[in-house]
Amino acid sequence: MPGPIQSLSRAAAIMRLLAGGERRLGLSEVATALGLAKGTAHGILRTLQQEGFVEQDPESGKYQLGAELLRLGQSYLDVHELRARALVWADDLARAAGETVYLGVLHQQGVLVVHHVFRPDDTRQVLEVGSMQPLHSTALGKVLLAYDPVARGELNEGPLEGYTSRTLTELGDIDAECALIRERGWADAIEETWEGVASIGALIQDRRRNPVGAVCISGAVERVCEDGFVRPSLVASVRSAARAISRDLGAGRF
Amino acid sequence: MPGPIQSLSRAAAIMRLLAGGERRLGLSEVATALGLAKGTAHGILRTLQQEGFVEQDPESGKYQLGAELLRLGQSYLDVHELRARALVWADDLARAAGETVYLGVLHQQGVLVVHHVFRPDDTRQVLEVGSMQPLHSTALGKVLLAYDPVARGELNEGPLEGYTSRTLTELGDIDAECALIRERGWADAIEETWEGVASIGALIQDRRRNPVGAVCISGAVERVCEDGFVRPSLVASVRSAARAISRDLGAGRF
DNA sequence: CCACTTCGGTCGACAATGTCGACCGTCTGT
DNA sequence: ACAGACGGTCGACATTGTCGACCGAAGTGG
Repeated sequence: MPGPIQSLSRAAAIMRLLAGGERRLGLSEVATALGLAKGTAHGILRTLQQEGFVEQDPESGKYQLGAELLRLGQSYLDVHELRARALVWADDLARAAGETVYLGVLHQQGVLVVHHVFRPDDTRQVLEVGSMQPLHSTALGKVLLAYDPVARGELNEGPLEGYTSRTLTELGDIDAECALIRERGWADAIEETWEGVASIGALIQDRRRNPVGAVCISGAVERVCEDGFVRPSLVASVRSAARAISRDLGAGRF
Repeated sequence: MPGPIQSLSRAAAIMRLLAGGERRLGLSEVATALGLAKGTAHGILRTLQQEGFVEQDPESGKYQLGAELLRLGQSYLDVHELRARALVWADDLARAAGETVYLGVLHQQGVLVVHHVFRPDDTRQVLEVGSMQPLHSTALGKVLLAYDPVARGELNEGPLEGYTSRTLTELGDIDAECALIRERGWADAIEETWEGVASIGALIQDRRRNPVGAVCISGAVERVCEDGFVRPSLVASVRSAARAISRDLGAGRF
């Protein structure tokens, strides 16, 4: 049966639709957005609701995502092997570098943040675990682009968004940058996504040298950079953390 | 069509199964655990994998939850109205009380933590957003039990687990406690789930006075309690935060 | 205050759809 | 080298989800 199960694919599309639009959606909106008959959409929504993946506002009748997704998302993190092994190294890196640390994996056309260590001694920050970062303008993303053919393939899907004046939006530029990244073994992104923010990232690979994710530090450009370049000492810290995590992953099995 | 969609329910069951077992599960394990034919289970797993809800370890062939769940779970939090309005109040409460703050909603047979503010000036803590707490032995849970008939109904489903010597495991005791909670307007739980931990919770309701969630503070029993009872000043802080959030929710709509 | 529209939801007929169990190649451990 | 278990595929069958018409309620504009 080499075909996806129709009702499941449709249910997934509905959930993604609900996740995308910021506000709640009505039954008819869902049905027309996906080109389904109302009855069909209702059947799927009813089941999703019953399972806790979708909730319905009892008075407006509109639908939104449900709590079970949060619970399952947490379970995903609990089982995540890369994340589990990286926890302590990420902590160390944050302390040594004095900056925010992110751990990300390739997911669809972006990098999914699976771990986030706050910058030590900093004021209030919001946890970004579960959020996505663009591939072509962040240290995490560029590392994956350079080493993971799948990630590079995702880039052909659509035009590249420019976030700041320093964002690379031409595929040729990106490929050149990737070659450089592979050569020196690390990536940086200086104000390519957010003004004032610079980041340095390095690859994490499993024992078979497959790319499985990336670590990066991220912080104010004034602290991370010096004379327009990222500080070599921070690069060394990130690379050593990435190596440590990779080694840990390799040892973990058998 | 008042019946759930079979394939969807089964897919949900598979995801819950994967979330429950700590380790990855093989196709046959999944199939037998749910009483499905291997072919059927495979079809569902294949679709879930394609949609990103499930991932497969390429060399062992075992399945685990997928990254898309984390992303959707995050989207759930983004849309969550109660959480959005409570963010700032929870922060204030944590600062005023000097303790950890949790915000929870009823989900299945427990309380789902939708927000978590670390105790100020404390050392490393793990974020518990997305995790579940029992209904009958935590301040969050007991508040919901006292005010939400649905929560109370869930209690009839199975026997109550005893975590410490102070856990209430008899339905009669629980109901008496709930009456007390309703009378005085707040709940506490002193070493009923974890030794050494005490918590104080209060109800959050929407503008129509429906219970929608609960806030609590939680901390070392030595700090939260005095002479065997929770400190009245902390109770006042929690209740005032709960009122503030409820008011905020009420104002939001119209 | 009443048509008129649009909403969420239900119903029943139809056939497309997912399900089942046998089967295949591979790997593992004996 | 064998036996068993693994993940995965295939095709027939009928169960199952789908569709479009229909319903009452709520909202809207005249």
